[in-house]
Amino acid sequence: MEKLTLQEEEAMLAVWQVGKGFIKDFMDALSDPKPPYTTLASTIKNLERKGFLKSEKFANAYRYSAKVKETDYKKRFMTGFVDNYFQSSYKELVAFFAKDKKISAEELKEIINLIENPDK
Amino acid sequence: MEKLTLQEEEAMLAVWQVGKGFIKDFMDALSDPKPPYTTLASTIKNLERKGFLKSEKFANAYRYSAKVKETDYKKRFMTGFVDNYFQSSYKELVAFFAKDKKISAEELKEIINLIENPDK
DNA sequence: CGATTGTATCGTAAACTTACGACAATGGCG
DNA sequence: CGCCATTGTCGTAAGTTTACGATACAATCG
Repeated sequence: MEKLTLQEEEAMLAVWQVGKGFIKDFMDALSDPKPPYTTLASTIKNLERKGFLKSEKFANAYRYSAKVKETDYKKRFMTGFVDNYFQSSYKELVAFFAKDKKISAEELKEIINLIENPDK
Repeated sequence: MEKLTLQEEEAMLAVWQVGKGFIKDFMDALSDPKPPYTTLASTIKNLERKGFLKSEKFANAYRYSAKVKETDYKKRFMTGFVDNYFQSSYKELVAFFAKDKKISAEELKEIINLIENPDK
C-alpha cells in the first residue's frame, strides 16, 4: 500500500465519509480551503491509480468509492508509527498520552471494562 | 511545522537516535536499504531548511542535531491523526487497539496505576 | 609541500505531485 | 434536433522531492 500525500489523504477522508459518490460529493465533504475542482479530480485519479479507490461508470460520470477500508489504513498507518516512535509498544503509546493528560484513568477503566465484558 | 516525506522522516529518526552527529553517523544508524550518501546529504539539507535540524561547523564538516524534539513531533503528529481518524478522541484510539488485541487489560491497568500513583 | 582521504556542497536531472485550461461526452429541455 | 448544463478527462505547466556526479575544502601522510 503506497503512502499518501497530504492532499490525497484529505481526499480519502472525504471518500470514507461520503461512501459512494461523484467528485462533486467529495468536494462538498471537504472543509475549507477546498482545492479547485480539477485538482481534486487529479487527486482522485491518482488515488485510483494507487489502488485506494474503485469506480463504476454512470453515463458520462464515474462514481467512486473506497477500495481500501479506513480501518485497514488506520491499522497499517498506526502500526508503522508505533514501530518507529514507540519501540513497537502500544503500551508505550498509551502511556505517552496518559502522561500528556490526553486520556484519563476513568476512560481507561471503561476500555478495560469493554475488554473484559465483551457484550453482544 | 512542515510535513515530512518518508525519506525525511527516516532521516529524522536516525538523527533522534544518534543525537549530535555528521552525515556519516546518521547513515550508519539507518537500516537497509540505506540511501546513497549524497541523497542522504540532500535530505539532511532539506531538513535543515525546513527547520528540523541545526548545524555547527567543525572545520570542513557540519555536525547536525535535531532542532525539533522527537516528543514534540510525535505529539503534533498524533494529534492530527487522532483528529482525523478518531473524531479527536484518544479514548476511541485506545479502544481501537484494544479491540484489535494490540493492548491488554493488564497493560491498561499498569498505566492507570501510573496515572494514579505518580511515583518519582 | 604534494598527494590522498574524508566529508559535504552545488548544480542539475529525473520522478512525482499539484494545479488547471481546454475540451469531450452525456442527458435534459424547449 | 439544437443548445446548454453537468461531469470528468487529457495534456501540460509549475513546484517539490529524490538522486547523484563533479567538485571543493580540510586534514593527514610521506
